[in-house]
Amino acid sequence: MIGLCDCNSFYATCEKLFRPDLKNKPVVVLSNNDGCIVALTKDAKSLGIIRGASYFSQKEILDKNKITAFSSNYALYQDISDRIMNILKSLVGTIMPYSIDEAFFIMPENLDIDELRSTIIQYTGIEVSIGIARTKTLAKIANHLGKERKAGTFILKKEMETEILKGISVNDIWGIGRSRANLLKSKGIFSAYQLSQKNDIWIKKNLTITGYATVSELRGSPMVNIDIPPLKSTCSGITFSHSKSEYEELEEAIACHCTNVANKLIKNNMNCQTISVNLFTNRFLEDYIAPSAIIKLTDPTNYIPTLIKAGKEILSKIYKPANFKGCRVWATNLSPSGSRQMSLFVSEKEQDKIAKQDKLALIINDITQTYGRKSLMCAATNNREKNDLMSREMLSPCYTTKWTDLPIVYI
DNA sequence: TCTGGGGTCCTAGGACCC
DNA sequence: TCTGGGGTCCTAGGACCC
Repeated sequence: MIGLCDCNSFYATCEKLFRPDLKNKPVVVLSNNDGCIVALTKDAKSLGIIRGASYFSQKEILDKNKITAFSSNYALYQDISDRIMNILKSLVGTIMPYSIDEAFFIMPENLDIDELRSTIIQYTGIEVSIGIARTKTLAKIANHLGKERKAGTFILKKEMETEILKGISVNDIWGIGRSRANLLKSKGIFSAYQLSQKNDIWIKKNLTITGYATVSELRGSPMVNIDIPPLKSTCSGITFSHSKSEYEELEEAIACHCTNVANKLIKNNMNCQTISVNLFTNRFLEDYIAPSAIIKLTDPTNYIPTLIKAGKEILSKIYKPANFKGCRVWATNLSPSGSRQMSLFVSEKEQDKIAKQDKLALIINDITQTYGRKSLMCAATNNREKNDLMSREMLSPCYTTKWTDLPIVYI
C-alpha cells in the first residue's frame, strides 16, 4: 500500500511553530512582494479568507478578525520540511518527496498509521495527515479524508473504494484541474466513480494520456511511478515590485536569474543544454504580452558566464519597449554534469577552455559555499539588490537557519 | 492547372500540480 | 492601487528531410 504524508496548512503552521502566542489563532502567509495569500490556517479559511486572493482585497477582513499575516519565509519552511522528511524516512524507509510539504512512501506492514503520525508530530511540532491506499491518486483521496477526521489518518481499503469514490467530486481528484472538471461536468460526469467507469478510448481522447493515468489509478492500477524522478528542468524568476521597461534593467534581472539557475544546476550536479527566457507584462491587463525565446547551447554546461551570455542574447532578440512585470529563466535538456557529451566538432583549444571553466566553476562554488551565496557575484548582476529589493514587510525571523534569529528562552 | 507521403524534430502553449 | 514562484507533461503545428 502507498502512503502519503502531507502537512496541514504548512507555511502557516511553520509560522506558528515559534509563536506560542498565536496558538489557536488564525494565520495567513503571503506570496513574494506580499502580493497574495498562499497559505492559511483552517480557522482563517472558515472566516472567509480565500487562498490565492490578493492581500489588498482581503486586508479589511484580516484586520477585522485580527488575523496575523506573514511574508513568506522560504528558508524557514525548507528547513522544517527537511526535518519532517528525515523523520519520515527514518520511520518508513524510502520516501518520494513530492513537494515541500508532502511525500509518498511504501507503508511498511508492521507499522501503525496513527503511531507514525503522532511520532512525526511529536518530533517536529507540525500537524500532518496520512492517507494509505492502493495507488498514489487514491492515497491523495485517503489523505484528504484523513484531514477531515480528528485522527488525521485514513486507510482506504480496496473494498471501500467504490463507495468512497461515489462521494468524491471530479474537482477533488489529483490531476483534474478546473478546465477538465468543467469539461467532465458538461458531459454529465460529476463523481470520481462515474469517471472511473468511462471507457479508455473516451478518456484518452478527452483527457489525453495523463488523464488516462489518473483514471487507471482511480481503478486501482498504479500508473504513477513511486521512484524519485530525476530533475528535468529548473527555473528562476520574479515578479518585479515595480514594472521595468528599460533594457539595462531587464538585462540585469535576467543575468541574476541565469545565475540562480546555474547555481541550482551546480547544486544538483547537472548541466543544461537549452536556456529559455521569458518576459511578461501584467497578465490582468488587455495588452498583456509574454515574449520568449530559447537558445540551444553547443555543449551542456552550468557555467555561470555562459548562461548569462545566452540569457542576454535571448533578451536582445525578444525585447521591445513595454512595462514588464517580471521575467523567468528556464534551463532544460538537463544531463548529469559528470558525464558530459561534447559535440563532435570541439577543437582541442575549445576542450582546454571548457576544462578551465570547469575548474573555475568548482572554485566559485567553493567560495560561495564557504562565504555565502552573495560573496562572489557576476558584475552583470551587480546593481540588482539595490534596485529591486523584494518587499517583505511582515517577514518572520529565520528561527532555525540564522544564529542571530535563534529564539531566546528566559529561565 | 497541377504541384505526395511519411517521418523526425522543435517550439509554443496549455493543463496540471504544490 | 493590488493580484507568486517553481515544476512536469502533453499536443498541435511548423520546419525540414528524403
